[in-house]
Amino acid sequence: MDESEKISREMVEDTGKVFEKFGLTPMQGRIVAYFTISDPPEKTFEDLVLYFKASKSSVSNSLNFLLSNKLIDYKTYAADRKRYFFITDSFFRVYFEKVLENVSELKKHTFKTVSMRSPSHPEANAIILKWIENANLFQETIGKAMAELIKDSV
Amino acid sequence: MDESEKISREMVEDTGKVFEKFGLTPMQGRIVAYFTISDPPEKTFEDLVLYFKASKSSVSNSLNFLLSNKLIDYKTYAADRKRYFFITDSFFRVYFEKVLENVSELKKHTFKTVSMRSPSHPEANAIILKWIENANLFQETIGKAMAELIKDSV
DNA sequence: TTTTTAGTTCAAAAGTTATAGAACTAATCA
DNA sequence: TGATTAGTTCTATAACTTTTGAACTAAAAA
Repeated sequence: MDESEKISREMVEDTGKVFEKFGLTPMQGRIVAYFTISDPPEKTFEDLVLYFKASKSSVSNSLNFLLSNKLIDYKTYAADRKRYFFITDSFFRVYFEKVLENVSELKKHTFKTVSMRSPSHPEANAIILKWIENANLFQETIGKAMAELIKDSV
Repeated sequence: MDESEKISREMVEDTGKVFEKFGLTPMQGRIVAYFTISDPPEKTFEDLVLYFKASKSSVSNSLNFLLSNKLIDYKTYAADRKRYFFITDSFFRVYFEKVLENVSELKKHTFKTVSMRSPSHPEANAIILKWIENANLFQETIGKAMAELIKDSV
């Protein structure tokens, strides 16, 4: 392993860890990170197993998770049984879609709790109402950003 | 345990689970959820240990995590050694601050990778550039929303 | 001064999640 | 047809996280 490979492997590990903060497992993160640096950018299942010296099941499950979340996609070439995987451009869209879902679920629960609170502690009720207000603000602004993404991609 | 307590305990569990999606542990989530429904809204360490029949260490660590992340705060009353905990209104601000931090870290790493990519696969480079564009968009829009929150809270 | 209160700290148990390994499958190839 | 390829699926294990339990501490009360 030469110096430049050592550096690129280190970058894959480092960037992979950042993806973990977005909810990916270490292996999923590593794979996505590898796709951002790999040249040529398309890699097969086998390429990944060999590059990471990881188990086939770990790579298989990671790829299927990433595929079902549209973080990666693949191409095939006639007379070649392998699938050639690559990253899509939708990482942030997919991530913020999930964030919006969570915000909306929390808002739903918060609505329910606030409706059941007695009026005897108005400061407490004001805090919960503030939460709902904030949730609305983020839903709106992120929603708008999302709409812009979709508009651009068409 | 009467029917209404059964219902409110169920709500605490359900809402607690939603907080887990925002990165809290089950006990942290339960505690925050309990604060959103509890009447009176201020609860002591002991209240929580008894209400959840949980270990003191679990409650202690959870409260300290929530305090250090400003998701809760506490009051004291003269001639009473206990601290009276309650939720703050900053849940979404704190959460989106962390999200912004993660986006900016990922952008930093992505900048580094894109600068090292060869020009031989322009489609791949375009995807990474799109990521950076998207990161910018979300940083801007969420940043604006955050500024509005801070403006309101003063 | 001793006891009680309101917690904290730390090691271990319990629970959870990620990865590995091995056996399997369905399609292709020789 | 039998062997190889490109994976998948299923258990087992390793690693990590969360919670517990028990011992501890610092301040206040008796």
